[in-house]
Amino acid sequence: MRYSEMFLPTVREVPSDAEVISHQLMIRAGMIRKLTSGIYSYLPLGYRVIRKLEQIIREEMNKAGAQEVFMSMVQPAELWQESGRWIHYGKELLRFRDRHDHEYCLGPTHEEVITSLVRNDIKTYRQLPRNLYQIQTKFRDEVRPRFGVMRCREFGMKDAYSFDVDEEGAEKSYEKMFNAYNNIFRRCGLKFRPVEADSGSIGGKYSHEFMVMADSGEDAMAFCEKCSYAANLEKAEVSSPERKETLEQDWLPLEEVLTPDVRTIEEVSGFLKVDPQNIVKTLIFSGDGKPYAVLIRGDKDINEIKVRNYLNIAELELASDEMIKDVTGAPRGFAGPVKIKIPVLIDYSVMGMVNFVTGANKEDAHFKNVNMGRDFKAEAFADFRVVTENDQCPRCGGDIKLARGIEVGHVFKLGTKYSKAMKAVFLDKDGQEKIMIMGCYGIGIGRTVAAAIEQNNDANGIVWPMPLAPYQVIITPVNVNEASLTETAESLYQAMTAEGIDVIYDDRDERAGVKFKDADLIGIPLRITVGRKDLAEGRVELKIRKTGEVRLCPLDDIVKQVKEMIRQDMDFNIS
RNA sequence: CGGGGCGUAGCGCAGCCUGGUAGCGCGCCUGCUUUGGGAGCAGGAUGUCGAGUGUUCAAAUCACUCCGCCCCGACCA
Repeated sequence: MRYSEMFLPTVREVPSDAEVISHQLMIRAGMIRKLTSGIYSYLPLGYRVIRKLEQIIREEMNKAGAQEVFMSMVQPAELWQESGRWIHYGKELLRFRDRHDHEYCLGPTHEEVITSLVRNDIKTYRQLPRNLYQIQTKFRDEVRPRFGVMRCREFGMKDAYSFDVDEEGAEKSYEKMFNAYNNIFRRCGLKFRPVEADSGSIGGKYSHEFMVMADSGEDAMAFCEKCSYAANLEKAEVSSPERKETLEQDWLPLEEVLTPDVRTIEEVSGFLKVDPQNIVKTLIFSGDGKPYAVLIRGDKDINEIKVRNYLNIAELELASDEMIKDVTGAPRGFAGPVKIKIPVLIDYSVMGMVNFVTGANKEDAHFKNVNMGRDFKAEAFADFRVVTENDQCPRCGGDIKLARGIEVGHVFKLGTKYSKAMKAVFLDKDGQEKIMIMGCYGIGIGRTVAAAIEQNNDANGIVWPMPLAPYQVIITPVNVNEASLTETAESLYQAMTAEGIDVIYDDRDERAGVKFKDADLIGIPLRITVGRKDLAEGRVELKIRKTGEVRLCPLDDIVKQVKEMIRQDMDFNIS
């Protein structure tokens, strides 16, 4: 492609509304433009990267035995009513009516559609297993779109769905996708890791998220330094402690103390001169409308997802002031487990604590020397805590470390959640009707591209890994008004194009500096500079974007060399 | 949904408080010079000042309403 003919509007200034580096660079490099909040247009350069990624995904999915389909983005309400998600999905599901007043939604995902497709045409175990995937635009009406293409409302996604006759088969399907995902992200040249994850509202038994390591990532994860354990912070387990009993002779008499307007752990700690480790925090939650108290050591944080999962309820939120007043008889800040009449869940961190401080369920009062067993019953002990750095690994006891990442892929074991609700059944060998076992597997396309930029950039712009690079080579004649330079550049361009290399020929009448800056910004891995001095000696300059390394190459060898370098960089990630 | 901020040329912003000629930088167009890391000089084009209503002789500026966008929080595959 000739640069002079391209629609490639690069921008020198950093756009004011772009927070993260990938967003800034995608706009500056002329990859994307915002249409409206959370909705973007991809320009030619951006779309080429998307296509490169999609190609890698297609290759690996096909290799894993999946088949590509293409399903509508517009979906009828009936299907969602059948699965039950018309009610449960919430406001992220964009709903609308057509001229006949029929209800529809824009698909945020396609479990309903694929299940309806499969149940109509798969009737016997002979037609199973199957794995179908598509690359489609999804729409989720995000509360707050942000970070450019990383968290937007309309986005490209590869979603695959597997259907199996039994658990064992489903396990295999899952495994295949897990491996395919590893291949995909490795081929993209990304530093990533699969982590155990909570399966959220899509449902299902367990799942892995594929996280691209990035400090700007929205997700936090915990991983073990010693073994391979890695989990989303939402899911990361705390190893259950040895059962510890406290000794009755250590218990001091319960004492009520006046604590006027002292509410938070810091305030209590400061006022009573007690370490947060000797205070027990009591949080009142509303779970599907009913109150629960959760106890945790003062210096720790509660992981609401663990509480929700433990109670097996749909919604959990901190209780309102009214509910707190109602169940504790006191305003917010003075709740405690003593004589409270609602279920009390206790985090492991409280185990073994003696003579601790809690709220007194009375305005401006706390208890000192509270002891479990005497002052309240110890029931429902479990892990309700957010993992912290240097906790012990639940698998091997090693040190837990925290890191941030961008979730680019997610593999789920769905089980029969949708097949059951929507009656996706088949006849087995014995003529018995059985429910299909499903799995679903997503990859965020735009997000993966953004993640790649987060990991591969420098002060001058993007540094594309070869497999994702929109173009592999850019040829830059230093001055297009010198015929010898343009003739050489032109013939190199022709030769490389003929060799199947993705190449930009920067034939613009611009100063060399401008072209260099643009080439760096848009991140082309290899740059060939055709200048007068080197050309006089029959050579051109080859600059490697990633390392900054510059080589002088004889003209008659450059195409071969470039081809070899590309081959190596396309291959280096494949094991 | 709660809190905060912004909306003026393609982009980034000033002007608004204290009402009266709409400005700066970058970009864009023309010409000359320049030509290995975002050139110099000269000339030029470009605005329903987010929309509406009101106050006023007069509104980018004051008031009210609406819309859009961004940030923090809550929420979340």
